[in-house]
Amino acid sequence: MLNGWFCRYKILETGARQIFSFHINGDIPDLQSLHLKTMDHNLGTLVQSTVAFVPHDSARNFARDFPHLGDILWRDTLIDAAIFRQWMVGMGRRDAPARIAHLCCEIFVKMRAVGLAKENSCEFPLTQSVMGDALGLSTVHVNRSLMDLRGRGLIALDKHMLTILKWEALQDEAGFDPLYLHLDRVPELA
Amino acid sequence: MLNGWFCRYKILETGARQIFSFHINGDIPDLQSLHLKTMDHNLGTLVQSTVAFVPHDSARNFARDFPHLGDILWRDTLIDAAIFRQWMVGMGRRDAPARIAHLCCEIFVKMRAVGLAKENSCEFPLTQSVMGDALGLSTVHVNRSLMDLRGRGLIALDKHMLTILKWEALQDEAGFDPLYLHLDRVPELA
DNA sequence: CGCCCCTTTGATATTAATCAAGAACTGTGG
DNA sequence: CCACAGTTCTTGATTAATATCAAAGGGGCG
Repeated sequence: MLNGWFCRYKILETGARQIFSFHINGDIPDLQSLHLKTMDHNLGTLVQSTVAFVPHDSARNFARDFPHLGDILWRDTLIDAAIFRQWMVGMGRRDAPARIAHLCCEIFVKMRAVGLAKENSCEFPLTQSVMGDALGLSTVHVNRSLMDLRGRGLIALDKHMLTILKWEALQDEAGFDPLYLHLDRVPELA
Repeated sequence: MLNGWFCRYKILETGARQIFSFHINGDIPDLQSLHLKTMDHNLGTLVQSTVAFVPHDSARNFARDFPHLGDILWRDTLIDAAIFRQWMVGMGRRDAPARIAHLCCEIFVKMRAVGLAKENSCEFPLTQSVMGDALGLSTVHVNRSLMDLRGRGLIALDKHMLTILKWEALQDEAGFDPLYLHLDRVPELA
């Protein structure tokens, strides 16, 4: 991905959608298909985006000719899996406000890590219905929980711009620990 | 893993546990630590088990000296991730009986694939509290939903032996499609 | 200007959690 | 072989979280 926002998702028999991850500049969301013959989910864009395609053969040869770089690609897919696990923790064991807070923390830290956040805010193009499908909540409940977080002054979210107002409190609410993102250095925030 | 049952899990601040996966004979549950410096979750046994350890250096050298085999290891971690995604679908978008049914389907198919199922039944050493922690449900609710599945004659579960009574109906209940397991051939069941 | 999507709000229904307690197992030591 | 201690399973009653249904405002865009 050169630029934009992607998500991975699956549509159920019932028509319900489950979103698994969001992807931003520099991510390689389709890496897993390198060694899996059949795609078991879909990729879609949230906003107009720019992508580059790498043929599987080239990527495989590349990974073999430069094993160290191949390992980095492998590592990238392992981090994806670590993020899935963290999302499972949210859906399995946290209530709605905490899940939303966690998503805000995660996206903000990722955006900051690639230099796409200024100060305490970053772009956040997810609609409430998209958030619901990612967190296992109904749109209405996302709205109410979001109101709650706003009401308590933890975040501001307006015109698809997220602003972190109380970083410590937000992390506490979310139970957020950036370890699972396996960043080399976690960006500091005042 | 040579023999036994493992699970991967994380304990939250609150003391709640989230289980991410179960592992049986032949699985390599710790493969992800090959390229991730810090372990972001735990591994534990469900029953007495036998394991073999492979030093990371050996595994890394092995993967480089035999790239085809290295790719198979990589692929294994990608299938793990696919299973995580499927569990996310369950926790995000399916009700309790469907989640339990799905877990039964998954475990049965995996057991069958490695020759550990006879006819329509296999070992199933999960307590109801373990199932709850894996599916994001309380123990009591697992019990009631399990009763429901039993009452409808879909499964039998006794003395930690699972028996599939109505395979078609169970899959329907679960919304189960084995594609995500990426098995070369899905074992047939009458 | 008008339409469509998104957000917000209220009312109600459903699912699942929690609390509590008794019954059925399992393994242990005598 | 039995008593008992600790789990695990089951059940009932109650509460809390979340979904669903319905409808009214906003905002951006052609």
